[in-house]
Amino acid sequence: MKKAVSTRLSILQKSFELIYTHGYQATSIDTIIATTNVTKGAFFYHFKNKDEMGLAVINEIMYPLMYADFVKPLLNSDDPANDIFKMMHYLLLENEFLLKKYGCPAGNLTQEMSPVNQQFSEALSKLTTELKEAMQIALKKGKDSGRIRPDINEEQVALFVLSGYWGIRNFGKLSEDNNYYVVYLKELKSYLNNLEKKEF
Amino acid sequence: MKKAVSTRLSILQKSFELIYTHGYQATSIDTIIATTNVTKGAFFYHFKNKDEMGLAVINEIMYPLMYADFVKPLLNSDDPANDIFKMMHYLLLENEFLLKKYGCPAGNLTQEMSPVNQQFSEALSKLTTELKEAMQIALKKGKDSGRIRPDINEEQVALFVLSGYWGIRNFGKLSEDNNYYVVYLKELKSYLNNLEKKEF
DNA sequence: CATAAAAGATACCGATTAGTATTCTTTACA
DNA sequence: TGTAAAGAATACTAATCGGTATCTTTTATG
Repeated sequence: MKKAVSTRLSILQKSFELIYTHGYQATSIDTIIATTNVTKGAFFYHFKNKDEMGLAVINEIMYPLMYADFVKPLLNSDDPANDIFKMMHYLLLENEFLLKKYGCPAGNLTQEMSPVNQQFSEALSKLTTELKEAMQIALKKGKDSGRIRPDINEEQVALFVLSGYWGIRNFGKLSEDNNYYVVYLKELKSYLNNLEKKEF
Repeated sequence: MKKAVSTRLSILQKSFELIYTHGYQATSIDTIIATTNVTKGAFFYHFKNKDEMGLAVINEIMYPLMYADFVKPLLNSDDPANDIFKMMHYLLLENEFLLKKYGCPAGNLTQEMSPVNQQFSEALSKLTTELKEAMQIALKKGKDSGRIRPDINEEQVALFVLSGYWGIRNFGKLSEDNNYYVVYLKELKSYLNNLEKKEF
């Protein structure tokens, strides 16, 4: 029961990378098994079809990754405006897996698959909602502690910030350099600053 | 020379709709010719391959549409904060062609094709840059007339707003109703308000 | 009207797609 | 250690893909 698990996981891991860089529909099963050295028999032993594998990528690879790297830190934040900015700065300019050229894995998959496949839509919605709610909780805590202005609406802000992130990742694809990201981050900083109480 | 032009145009028009609703790579030439009642011979008479057709869709359908509906109004705006909001409100809640489920045509195509095809990337970049610069010009005019705060950075704001739009269109795909759009627009209004001089 | 070019129709091609059927090998455990 | 089930390998299928070759029809112009 050890080898089998690692086979399954290597399929998911490699598929995640291929889907991220090439899109879901453009990633063929033949490509996956070729780049993982897994045979078709093994692939279809672990997944009854391609979509089941795609859903497993969301639930077993993308979700845990996002939870550990972003949801958890947000839930522990005492300085939301600053921590949100740091997170975005990290995602856009520092993270070495998320290449500018390829955008955001969750954003890409949402755009491609949510109109086509209801199950994908639900899985991605869960992922996204969790991140948004974590951000809302962080903002609420910031309100309670007095750092954040009491008149802001957490849900509005969370949605606004996450939308901006997905959008700028799309802009990023159009440029060779990081200039879009740098300009975006400046305005994000100004926007987030404005959420904080002046006396802070 | 009349029928031929209309054949070509009907290919482009139908392709645009199919690409918008199904994605570029998922739209096959066979599907296009089936839904347009154009034969393969006619298709390949007008376009030497699929990508040439795709580029024509961007340049001859999407670009003029965007220019007339958004660039031009922005260039004529004397009240940028208000006009940008109205434009977004129209795009998200009123326009009947842009269905929530399918996102933004330019955003979709950018996400799918810019990592894959340099020519697509350039054509889309031109489209996007033009819109962004129109917004910057409108904001600059607003600054000059005193409506807009002199300390804001037009490029930052334009990029921030357009990113938000692309992002929220992606969010929209995940929900059945318009709630995401409504929440987003509230925060956008507050953000845009903050760009205006207080005495106004 | 003749004719050449423009425009369109039809049949086909090799490659690739997701998925299946069948067989072989490894592993767990009595 | 024997055996059944888990896991993996191989060979195949029908459908679809973008594109081509070849042929027919329409249109513009002398």
